[in-house]
Amino acid sequence: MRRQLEEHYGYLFEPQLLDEIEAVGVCKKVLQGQFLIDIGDPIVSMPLIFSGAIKILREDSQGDELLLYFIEKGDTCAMTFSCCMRKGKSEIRAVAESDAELCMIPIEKMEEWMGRYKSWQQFILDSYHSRMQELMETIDTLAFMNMDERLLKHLQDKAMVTHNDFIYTTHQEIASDLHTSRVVISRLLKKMEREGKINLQRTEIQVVEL
DNA sequence: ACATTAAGTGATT
DNA sequence: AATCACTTAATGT
Repeated sequence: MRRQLEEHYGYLFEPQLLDEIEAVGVCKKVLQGQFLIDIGDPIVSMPLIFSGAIKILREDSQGDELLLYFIEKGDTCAMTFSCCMRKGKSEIRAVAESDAELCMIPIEKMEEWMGRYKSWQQFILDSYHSRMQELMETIDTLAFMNMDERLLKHLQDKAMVTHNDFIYTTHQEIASDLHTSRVVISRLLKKMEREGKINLQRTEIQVVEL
């Protein structure tokens, strides 16, 4: 665990803080598709991501999902921050996009460190800021882009966080993430394949053009 | 061989 | 872009 901390956060935090994190953090491995937290769950800890990627989803009243953004190594979930200050429940669902390793920090500690370590304060503020930026981008995408553009962006994002041009997923999955129907995704993917942007296999998409 | 799940397609709104 | 209805293809048992 110390190795992972040094590797991903060593340049951010002073040794003293790394010691504290090591003392109190709980390491966790999650497998692809596993839920980290669901809507309504009480927030008791915040994650530091060591490896892998997590997707953050919102859900509507009918139970349909919408992908908000991905987080990966070096990130934390900023929603945790806004929730835990009010001892709140989770507003989102977090699902492992790929197998991932992370370290759970009790929220009391994160509050405590806010006062004691300026590097920690900086980290939280920075990540809050970048998460806000991503949300803005998601909103722009939703409001101003057509489905084919949204789909392309989604594939690029997926390939990005997973560091792999090959995306293992189903059309239905993508449709759920983008909150549309499978048929629409199938058609658009087929079109993109004809345009040479991607290669299609059952349960697998290769992104050619990035 | 049969059932199930993923993907492709035309027609309609 | 969504929905329906139907087909085809790949996979699991």
